[in-house]
Amino acid sequence: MKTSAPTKSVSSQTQGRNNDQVREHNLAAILTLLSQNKSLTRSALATLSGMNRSTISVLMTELQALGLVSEISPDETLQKGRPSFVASLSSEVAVFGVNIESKFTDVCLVTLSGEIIASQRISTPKLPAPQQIIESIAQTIEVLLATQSKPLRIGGIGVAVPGQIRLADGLVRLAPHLRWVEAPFGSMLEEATGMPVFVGNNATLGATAEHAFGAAKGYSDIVYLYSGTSGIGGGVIVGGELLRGAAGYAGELGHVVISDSPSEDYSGFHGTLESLIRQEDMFACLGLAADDERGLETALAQPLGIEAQAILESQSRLLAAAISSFANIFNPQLILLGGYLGAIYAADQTRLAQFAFERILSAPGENLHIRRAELGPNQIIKGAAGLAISALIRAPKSSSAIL
Amino acid sequence: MKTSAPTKSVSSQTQGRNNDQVREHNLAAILTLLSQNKSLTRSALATLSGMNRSTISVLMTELQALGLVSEISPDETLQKGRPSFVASLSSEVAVFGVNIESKFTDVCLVTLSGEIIASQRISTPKLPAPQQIIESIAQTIEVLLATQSKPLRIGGIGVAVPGQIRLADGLVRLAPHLRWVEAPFGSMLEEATGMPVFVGNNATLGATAEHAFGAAKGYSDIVYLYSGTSGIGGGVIVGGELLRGAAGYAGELGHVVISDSPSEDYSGFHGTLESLIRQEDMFACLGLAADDERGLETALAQPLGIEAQAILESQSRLLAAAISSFANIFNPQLILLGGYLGAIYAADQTRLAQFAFERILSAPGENLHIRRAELGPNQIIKGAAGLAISALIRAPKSSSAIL
DNA sequence: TTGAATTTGTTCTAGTCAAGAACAAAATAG
DNA sequence: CTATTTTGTTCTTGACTAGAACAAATTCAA
Repeated sequence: MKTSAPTKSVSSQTQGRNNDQVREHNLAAILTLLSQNKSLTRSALATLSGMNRSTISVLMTELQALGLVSEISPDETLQKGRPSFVASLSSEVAVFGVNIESKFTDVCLVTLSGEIIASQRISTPKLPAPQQIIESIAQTIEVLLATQSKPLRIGGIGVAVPGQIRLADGLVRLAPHLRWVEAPFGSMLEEATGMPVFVGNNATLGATAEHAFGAAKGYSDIVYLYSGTSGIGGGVIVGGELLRGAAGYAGELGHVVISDSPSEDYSGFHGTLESLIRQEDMFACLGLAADDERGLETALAQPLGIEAQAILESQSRLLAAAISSFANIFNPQLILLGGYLGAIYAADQTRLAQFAFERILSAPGENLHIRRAELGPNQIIKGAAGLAISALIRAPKSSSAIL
Repeated sequence: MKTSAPTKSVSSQTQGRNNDQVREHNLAAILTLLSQNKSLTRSALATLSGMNRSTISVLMTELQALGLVSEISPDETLQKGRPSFVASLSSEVAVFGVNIESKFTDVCLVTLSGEIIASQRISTPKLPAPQQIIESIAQTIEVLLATQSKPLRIGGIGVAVPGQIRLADGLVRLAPHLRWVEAPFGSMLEEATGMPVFVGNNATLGATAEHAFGAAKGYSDIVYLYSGTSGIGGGVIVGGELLRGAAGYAGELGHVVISDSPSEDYSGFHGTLESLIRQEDMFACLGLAADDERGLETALAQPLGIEAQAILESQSRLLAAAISSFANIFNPQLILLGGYLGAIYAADQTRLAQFAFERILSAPGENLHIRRAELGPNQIIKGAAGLAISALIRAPKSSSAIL
């Protein structure tokens, strides 16, 4: 255990606020509403935000001047009275989303609404070194930008890395599957591209993606659990915000102890969720390649053999134990299951829910829903892009898009 | 599982903000600084809050008019230059803290700084019914107010209940040790006393108490674990705010699954932390009464018998498993152990830390500290009072103290 | 003891912000 | 074509914070 004095953090609770921050907050409120709703009339924005018509007018003028919002006259009017302008996030601003895995790296160009408008995959047959993959990413970004028909302004780059990331500066502390240790990835990519870079853990970004664009849209408290080839991770949304913890390492939900079993996870810890639910067991039992997700879906949709049934039931019980714990800890509205855990849910929904609710207290259990994540393969990259998008949305005046 | 649509919550992220809220926020910032620091000069307030001297001047005038702050001229001046006024929270405003247990209920008068200035215990040989204990509390409040030498203005009543509490309205959903079910305690006490009432879970309030007044003062991310005669509970502070969850039931940290064991906790769940660390085992082994905390301290300070050693080691291992999980989930700066768990820590600190850090990832573990809670027996009641205090501090204009 | 330097409180002004009123614009309904 | 309804725009008002200028209260040095 450490002996030095713990680091205290001063909250913004004690910081003074002035008119500038009011304006910034109100601009962000409009942008947040637009990102949640695709397009809204001015009068709807006024109603939803609680602000006056005249204030909305001023704010919209400013957002249009910043190039973040575009307005059109409505095609059809269903009400009587003067028709209200329809506003939506500008399609001329975009961000890059990057997802780094051991065998490939995806780079996508994503609009502020979360739509992928261009995409390219960098294959890495050997494990990529940070400097090497950064050069490839920078090149790919150039290519993607050059092949766009209309000029785009870029808000930044969001990157998903399978490891422990210090959010403050995008330092990759440890990424076991990439064999990266203490790689200052964020600052390196920032230097290589000149764009603001935001780095996060891949499973955590799955959670923010589902929250921003997927099954958890509009919810304030969710727990997201994900299993992929690199183990089990997750992310938690608390009061609408990602649970970050002291330095951004929170959300390692695969490394919770749920059993006395001596079996070890990829970090060498025994009895954890990740040590016990090993998706490769099921893939092997069904005779599938380790990353054949489609094959898994079709195989699980059909009647299972005895061995596969046993694995499924065992894993349902284990997953249920973790779900129970997280329900009691977080009192979420929604627990989302992604990757292989979503497949377990789809195949064994009733039993999984039954096992889970056996050990959830009545009060936190009463409005709790368990669902499968819905974003699929682009989930993580959308979450990564979301990092850059939300940075832009939260500080529209200070961080105006470059290019 | 439920079939109705999950409840979504709209965050204040999308709500417009105006000048009124700026003032309210800045007043709250000053009060928060004063509650963290007991007394501060005006110039220190300006530095810490980042606001201008002139703004501080206006704010202090308003806070004095509200009767929430008092200022004195400093006794000694160490600097050259005009001496700055020394401000502190007014001692003429107080709140009531109430802690309800099965055998007794404590009612305390607590200043805004968290000092207990008067206290009275209501004994309840039989389990108290809600209506009955409310009458006793109302009477005790009258008595405590009448016996004060100087007149006090009262900001509200904070109540700690050992059960699942809906924070929004203080509804006690279930309090097994009191045998209360769906008791609208908050609104009942509000009606009986005419004061604003805030109700919370007792273990959760232990966390907020340590955060506001105790070992976790100034930290932003902490996990608090507590064991008492009614089982194991806890509370989590995330980014300086209590983790509430969708309806306020978050923080049931005793009901996390850590083992395959069939032993059951007080809610009938098997394999949970509460089911496995039973403090009565140790009390019985040492020949102590179930609530003899002092006896436990002295007994644990001396060499233990073989059986007690075995219990201690077993419980250390189990507690360590939970600590590991919470460190990986929350990445806190501090994990605090209260009640019997604090005693385990004191008796077996080295081994406990060793067991715990075996299964904590390197990054979340590196600035993590494990400590014993320091507030002792008045912890919960201070947390309860803290509910009313923070309500007053956060909305100083709207909720001005009554009486 | 006196005056310079320093720090802080107070007052006044300037600039920004949101709300609301008044008015203009653009649709529907008859 | 006119009345009604709804929305956008403009102008005024009130509230807020920041900053400048000045006054007040201390220390330090001569």
